[in-house]
Amino acid sequence: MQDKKIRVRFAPSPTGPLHIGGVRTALYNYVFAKKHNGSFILRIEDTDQKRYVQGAEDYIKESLKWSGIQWDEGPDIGGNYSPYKQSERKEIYKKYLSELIQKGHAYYAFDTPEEVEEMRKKIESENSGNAQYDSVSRKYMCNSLTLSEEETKKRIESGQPYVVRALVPENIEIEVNDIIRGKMKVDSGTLDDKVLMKADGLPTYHLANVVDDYLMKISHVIRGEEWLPSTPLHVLLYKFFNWEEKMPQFAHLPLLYKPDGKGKLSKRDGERLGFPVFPLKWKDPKNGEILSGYRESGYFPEAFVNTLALLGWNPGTEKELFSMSELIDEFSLEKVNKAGAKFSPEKAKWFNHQYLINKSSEDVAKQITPVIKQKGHNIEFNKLIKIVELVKDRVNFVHEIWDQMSFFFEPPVEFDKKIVKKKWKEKTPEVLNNVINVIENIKPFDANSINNELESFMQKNEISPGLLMIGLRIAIVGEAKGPDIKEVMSLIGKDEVIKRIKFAIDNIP
RNA sequence: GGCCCGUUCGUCUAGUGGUUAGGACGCUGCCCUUUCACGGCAGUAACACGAGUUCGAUUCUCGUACGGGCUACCA
Repeated sequence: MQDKKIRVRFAPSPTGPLHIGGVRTALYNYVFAKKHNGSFILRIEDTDQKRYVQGAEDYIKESLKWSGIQWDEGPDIGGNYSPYKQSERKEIYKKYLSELIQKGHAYYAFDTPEEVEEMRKKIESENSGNAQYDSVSRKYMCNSLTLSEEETKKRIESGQPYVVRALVPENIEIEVNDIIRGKMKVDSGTLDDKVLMKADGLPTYHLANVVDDYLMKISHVIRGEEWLPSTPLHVLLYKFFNWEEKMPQFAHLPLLYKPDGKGKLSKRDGERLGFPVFPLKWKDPKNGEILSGYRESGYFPEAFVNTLALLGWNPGTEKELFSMSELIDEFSLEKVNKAGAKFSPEKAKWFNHQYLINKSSEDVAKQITPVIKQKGHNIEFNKLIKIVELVKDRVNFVHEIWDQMSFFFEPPVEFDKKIVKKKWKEKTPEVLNNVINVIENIKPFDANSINNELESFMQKNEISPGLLMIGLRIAIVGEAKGPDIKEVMSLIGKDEVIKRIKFAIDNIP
């Protein structure tokens, strides 16, 4: 393994938006490849025409890009193993399929879907074995094993629809070695004769992924746990082709579960529990249904990636914040957990908060600028940076900042009743009226001078801070929130402060 | 039903044949702040169960329970 070049693939099918479990799979593939100076390949598995969804492929690519996951080979950018879309590799699969048929590892089956269904129902009702097309039932179904050679040929030539199935041996032991889970042994008798090529002439996943992984020289197959049950079949296919030496190593990732209860995280959970299940917003082209995304919800891609990275993997230290390059440095498949992880929307928010407070105020100010313009305000950028500095660590998302800073731009028109009732005393208007003169003479109008002058005013007149400072806050902010009132005053400016104080005196009963 | 995988605080997890079983999110309290947050500190809470191996098992083995995945001419 060490002397071989590391090549991994992420192979989604464009049947809809990629959900966060898929992004995590891509992420683990990516960081694993980069750690070992290998290649990360994007391959589109679009062999099911019926389920093809317009726009899904672009969505997948955009999601990966937004997450900072760039592929080295794939559709659009190409590579040495083109094409990277399975629908364009039809002929390749046909060639390998006929090899399997020739070697006697696959066979033609003419049963209609209804006939197969009937067989299943019959076995189920009789309770006479596994309700599947396997080494037992194939003996009485309509296929090239039960038909004569001439009859088979005749049917194919006459254009009768058929599928090609794997001829799974009756009872051999198949061993699967998984990097995360260790050895797994399966009796081939419990497997069914999976369809390798559908009646439409396109291969199923099982054939296509084995052929492509071989041809694309994939060294490690890192995919979700839902593939574990079909891995013995894949191993069998490598054997059939005599590719055992080149067989990739497998690593099956634990699933992402829904936050409540159990079960695979699904698209409905997001809407039901109020958190995004998808990296980007998605609008269903058929019914117009809209699914929310992390990007549109205000998450930083770094925070999103960090959240996913730690669901199922942990380096064994107490570190929780990882940049992409740190993930690349520290990731290892051996440290991936076996058990599934419930997704926690709360923790995801916390991660975003961490990234937000670690960003420079300048950076955050840039991001909030459009919102300020949209609210109809203009502000000198340096001043905005100072405001952001005061409020950014109070929120989880950039879009929550406006709520924390609106009073810098818009004077209060109403005053929070609760705090007024509690803290707006009978003497407050008089005190505030007196302090206006003091404020007028503060020079320079910065937090420090304001503090000094107000302090001496309070001392001289024996006024408690509880009266003056809270009074000022009510007048200037309108409610019991916000950063240090002296800082607020200096940023709002002397004239505006006085204006607000007068307004409050006149308007608070 | 069959096959496969899994099980440490509510959640994400660390960890070891002998530990006060560690951290983080959440929650609660205190401090800071005469505001609200942020932050700091503290508290809360876990080895699914039963056997076996062992001087000793959360750790190893088996079984049970529970959970999950797969069981398509889908991936």
